[in-house]
Amino acid sequence: MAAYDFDAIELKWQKRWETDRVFNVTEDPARPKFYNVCMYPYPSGDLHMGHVRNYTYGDLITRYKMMRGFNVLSPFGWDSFGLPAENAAIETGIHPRTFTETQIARMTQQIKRLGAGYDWDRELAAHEPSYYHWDQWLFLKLYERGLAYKERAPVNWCPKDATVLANEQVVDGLCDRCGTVVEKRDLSQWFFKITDYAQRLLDDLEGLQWPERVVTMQRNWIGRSEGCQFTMQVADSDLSFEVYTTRPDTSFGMTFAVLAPEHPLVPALIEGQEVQHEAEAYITAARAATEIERVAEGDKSGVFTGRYAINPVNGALVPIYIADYVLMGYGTGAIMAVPGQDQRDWDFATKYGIDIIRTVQPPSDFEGEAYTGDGPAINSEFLDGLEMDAAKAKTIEWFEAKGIGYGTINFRLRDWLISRQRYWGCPIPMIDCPDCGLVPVPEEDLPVIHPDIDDYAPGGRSPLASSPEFVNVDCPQCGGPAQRETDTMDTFVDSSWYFLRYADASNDEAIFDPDKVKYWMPLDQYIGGVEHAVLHLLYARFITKFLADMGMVGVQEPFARLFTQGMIQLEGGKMSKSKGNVVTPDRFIESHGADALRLYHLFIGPPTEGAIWSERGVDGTSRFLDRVWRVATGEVGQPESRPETDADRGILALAHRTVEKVTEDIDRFVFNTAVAALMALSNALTSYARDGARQETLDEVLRLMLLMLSPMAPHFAHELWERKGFAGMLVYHAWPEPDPALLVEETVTMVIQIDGKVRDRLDVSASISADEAEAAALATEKIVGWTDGKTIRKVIVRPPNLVNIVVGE
RNA sequence: GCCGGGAUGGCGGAAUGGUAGACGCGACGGACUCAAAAUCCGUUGUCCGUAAGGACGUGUGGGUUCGAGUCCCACUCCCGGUACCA
Repeated sequence: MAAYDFDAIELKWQKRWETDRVFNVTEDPARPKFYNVCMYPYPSGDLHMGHVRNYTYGDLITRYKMMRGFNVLSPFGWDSFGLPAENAAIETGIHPRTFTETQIARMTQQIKRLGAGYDWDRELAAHEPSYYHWDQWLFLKLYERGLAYKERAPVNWCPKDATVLANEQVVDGLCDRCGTVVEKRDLSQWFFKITDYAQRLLDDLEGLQWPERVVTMQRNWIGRSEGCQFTMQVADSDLSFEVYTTRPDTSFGMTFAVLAPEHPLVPALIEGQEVQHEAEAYITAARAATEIERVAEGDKSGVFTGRYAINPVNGALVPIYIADYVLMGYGTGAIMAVPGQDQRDWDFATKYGIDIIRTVQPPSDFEGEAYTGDGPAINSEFLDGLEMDAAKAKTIEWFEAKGIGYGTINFRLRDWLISRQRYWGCPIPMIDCPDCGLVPVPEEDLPVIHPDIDDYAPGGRSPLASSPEFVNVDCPQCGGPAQRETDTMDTFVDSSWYFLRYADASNDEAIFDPDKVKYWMPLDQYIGGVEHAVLHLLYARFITKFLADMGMVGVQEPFARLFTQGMIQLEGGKMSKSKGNVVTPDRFIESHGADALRLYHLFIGPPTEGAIWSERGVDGTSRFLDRVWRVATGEVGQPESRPETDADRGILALAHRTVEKVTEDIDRFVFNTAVAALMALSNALTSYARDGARQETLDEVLRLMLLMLSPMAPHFAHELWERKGFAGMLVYHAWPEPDPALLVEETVTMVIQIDGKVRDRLDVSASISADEAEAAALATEKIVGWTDGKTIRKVIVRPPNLVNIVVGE
């Protein structure tokens, strides 16, 4: 049993904060604002420990920044469209809306029981018409500006279930429901033209206070490369194709060319060739594979088309292959292959017995296969002797002079495919008219309400297609019979702007009031899982830039400071509902209370790193709170009023050093060591109280302790604050400042090493000089013993911490 | 495969290139108790040694340095992402 009735105390303060509207805020130009958001969750039904970790960090920041004098906005919402609700509906027949709203109700209760402070007036949920109305509006704006377009693209298709599958539903190339081999089917689908923003998305990464690893991942994902595109003529025909290469300098080393299996030229190329059947079978197989399988090393495969292309730099004939390690989605879908300088090409050439010509001289100690580094060009006629960059430039010049190629910039980033052949998502507000073509739904007709249907399973067409009342409409342009778009939007569309809606969440006239958004944006802190490092964060940046271009948002970047937390693991696997290893917070709140649970989350390890959930961990933080409680409620020792002694000054100095340490740790987002420092203070305080505390000192140390605990274990801290009779409600109190005079340490332990090994220690004055330190170190009994009869070659002195005596041989 | 990250006692973890293992869990010993729980006190990296003390020790192999968990090179394994999980 805990030393205090956490259940009663926690409920009491949760109610108090709610009635006092402590976390409900409005724009206030007089105060500095702080906009703090945790990534909104998918309502999966139960809070898991990853959520608790997230909201514990978020709430710590909210409360800490409030104590620092900021007008803090901390809202909450739900990413409530998505696949799981639809799957549940297919399995159980429960409507996805009912299912989702039940889950939301359940999770809301759990979140409130954690005691995290949110402005619930701004709560939003993506599946509500009041929200997805503006998804549709956003789509129309993108369409108006030519940033939404329709094009054919493949989807995963299970022929047995006659349904479209998400990548997640394809396991080892098989349908995860029935085990049938999954195929690809081409469907006409909507894309957002994020590639128009590629350069800006890359450039604006500079200057963000983001973890370096996330910036690197985004930079690599956008994948800007400078290279050269040129035309390759197919021998004995008038066919030709374009290739893109980042290494035009290696053109003389081209010994084959490769087309992606989906390349439009392929059918014409293999038509009538001996290999036609083999090639067609290969193409079918390649289309069935996932991209990851296709580009994986080790089993590169392809087929020779029987045709040759002409290498424009030297007129050599090179065989044309079809191989699935070349992707249609990148560059031109065709490459010149230079096995001497590219490992993938090397692997392929080795497997198929193709010539390898080195065109860059590797260093003499090079032992690898393909050499991708810099060096003088060889076997390359007019390039010979040039270093890589010069050779690149000269080749591009040569291509441009001949009019067969040009220098160009390429991005790895592809346009964002937003069409989903699913029920539980936002309807795309477009109408297909046989006379007028694609016609947008007029803004005044929004929202296009999501219809109720009976069969949620995506069959040969999108589920929404099964509702004739939904599909059949009058064309807004000509009034004739027309049909609605039946695909829904990727849920990443919902999550790419929700943080803007929080600023004006109940606006039913517009997506938001730009003035309110301009007050709150950008987010001063965004906290979420590291698994969102690329997709969500990139899409949100894109949409923010788009709305900024419309003049509706005042910033180019939505998330000024980002924190990505590591994932909580449970014996070797990520916690997720699908893996059935979710640990909910409920039983820990029942047995130890929300504060002890929150504190354990802060203590479990560095926030950036993953952590393994330990069943007993909460015991430790719970015992810590108990100890503080006992001291604060006078159960330890008999404090009295008396003159100040060294012991009193000692504990007070420790408290101030702890304030300094905890403040630093919070500012650099490292909470485990902050909690450890508070535990150390509590241990010292307990001994101090037992050995006879001075009342005034004890109260002051406790006061500082409660202030520091306030953002971490808020109910506990508030209750003791009130019981001790300290003034006001703790949440409104200012964060403590350490007294510099109390931070100075007078003596330190100096380490004495011989050849880098610790041989003795000495307590010295913190202001000891180098000469004094050296003399003192050489004079200790142990050191005299170690150095006796040896030559001292050198002494490294770093006063007051260390002396290293180099003896050697 | 590619991109990003990680590896330190029995366990979670701490450590501006300068005392490896803070803080906590667990375990062991003790106090209190009829007993147990709770609480409190102590011990706790490994090996040798009665002790004093010593040797070894941060995934593996090299390197830089007076000094490396920390920096560099090459690996191994684990985790996240890989564009329709969110």
